Amino acid sequence: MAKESGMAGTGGRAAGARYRQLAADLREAIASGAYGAGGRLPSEEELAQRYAVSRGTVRQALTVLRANGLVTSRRGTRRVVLGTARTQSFFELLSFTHWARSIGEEPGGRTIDVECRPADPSECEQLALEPGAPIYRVLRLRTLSRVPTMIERTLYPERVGAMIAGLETDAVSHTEPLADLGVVFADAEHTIDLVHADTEDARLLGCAAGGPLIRERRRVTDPAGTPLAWSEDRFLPGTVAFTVHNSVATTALSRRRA
Amino acid sequence: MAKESGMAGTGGRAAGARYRQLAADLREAIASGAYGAGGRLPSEEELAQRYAVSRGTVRQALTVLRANGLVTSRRGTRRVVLGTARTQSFFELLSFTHWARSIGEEPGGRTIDVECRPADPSECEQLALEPGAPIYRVLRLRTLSRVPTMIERTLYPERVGAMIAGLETDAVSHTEPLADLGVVFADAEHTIDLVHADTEDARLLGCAAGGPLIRERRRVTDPAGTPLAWSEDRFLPGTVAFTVHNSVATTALSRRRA
DNA sequence: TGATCCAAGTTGTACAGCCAACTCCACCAC
DNA sequence: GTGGTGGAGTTGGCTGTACAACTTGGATCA
Repeated sequence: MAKESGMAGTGGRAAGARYRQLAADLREAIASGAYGAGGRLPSEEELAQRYAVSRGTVRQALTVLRANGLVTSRRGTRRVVLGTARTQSFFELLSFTHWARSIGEEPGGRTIDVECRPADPSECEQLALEPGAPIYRVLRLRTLSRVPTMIERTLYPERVGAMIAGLETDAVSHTEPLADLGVVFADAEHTIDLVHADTEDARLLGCAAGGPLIRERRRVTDPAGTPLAWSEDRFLPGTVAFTVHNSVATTALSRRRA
Repeated sequence: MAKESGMAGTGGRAAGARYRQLAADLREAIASGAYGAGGRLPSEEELAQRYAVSRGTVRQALTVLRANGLVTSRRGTRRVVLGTARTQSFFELLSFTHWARSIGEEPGGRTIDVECRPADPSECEQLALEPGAPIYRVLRLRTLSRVPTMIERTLYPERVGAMIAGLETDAVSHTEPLADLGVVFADAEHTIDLVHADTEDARLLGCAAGGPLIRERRRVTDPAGTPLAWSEDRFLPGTVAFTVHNSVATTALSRRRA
């Protein structure tokens, strides 16, 4: 169970790196209440022995848990369990479909419009394209258990958009097929604020024009930093909330003047 | 410049750890455009030599930049500059005052009400107190350049609240004095959604009752995981937006059913 | 010309060790 | 009892080494 040292290419495909397996293991243990709420984790040394890895690997795993807000970490004392936090995967944030399923709702999607046209200057900047490059624009109405919940307007560069255009018009998920086709999502930047419904929003969501909506804009890139999509979602009030964990060690959240 | 190995307690107080200094250095270099937008960073080895540190330390610094969404990072190729993102400090997220100044506005605050009373059950849970423990509740109206912008309702456990109660009633910042008194903020969990103004909100902010507001609730803890404050801020529409960076490596953001 | 292959370069993962800084508790002196 | 001291235990920070996995571009070959 702990023979080869620098492996990862042998057979254990699933979770890949040891520290990820360890992190997953610890996450599960915490979620199951093995250490109790507010309880203390074993020392790094002890974990290293128990899992037959080096202390460095243990620390790597714990860094992940720390970033997710599961445990504290301060010099001189053992780590304390902060919460049994629901760690949502990166993927669940990109895919409305995936998210809906994870909370036990039935996702739905109706594609209202797909167009391919030259990008305007601001769109070029968002997707890092040269002026006039073609883009695909997709407009969809998303539902949770048949109830209209969100309007999704997404821009894709041609390379990605062409794949989307090839999907059936009533496909529930657009993100999953892309992943299957080899598109790798790596980073995203989300901006959350409040807007008022325009007439199109109002018509599709069945709310009053001018009524408040929660807006989430996001820019998704691949591992090389190339933009893959620029999306704007508008949720009806009361359907969604966003939670961010944040610490002195890693600050992922920032606040801006609107 | 690279003599002592395990130092940190000698003289270089300011930034503390070497990897933090390095991270700050690189962040500044990126912000100044030294590597260009979309440019490539020097290799880890080269940075290690240039700064006279080990590769491990360089990697630690780069991990910080990666979590902040400043650079990509993939096996086989050099890191690419993603954006010159202004990384806001953790502190700027906790302190309205600090934030206002960082965006060049004049922060203002008027304390409307301070009370000390036994906590109700839900409050006890948020602050991890035993039933009936005393808490301080502070209600404040915050302004940006004299314009009402946000309503802040904060609960403090007795230990912290007592310090707040000792401040002058017209103090602009409450967070900064606490830091000066030795209170250390380490982690925060923020939840962002949309609410409708109640009559108190409407009266203080000068908006219509029932009008939409952006709500940010946050729970702040110290390094040991002890809750220090539970706060609910309600912003007028159009005054603020929240941005989160998020990657497959570290997922700090999650989405919930409201 | 065009596809294939290889080698250099680069990051990811893991190991081992060392010391500093800090927390916490038991013990002791007063 | 009270306060201080010291030491064991624990995490933070840094160095060094080794190899695996991957990207990229140039050389080679059909």
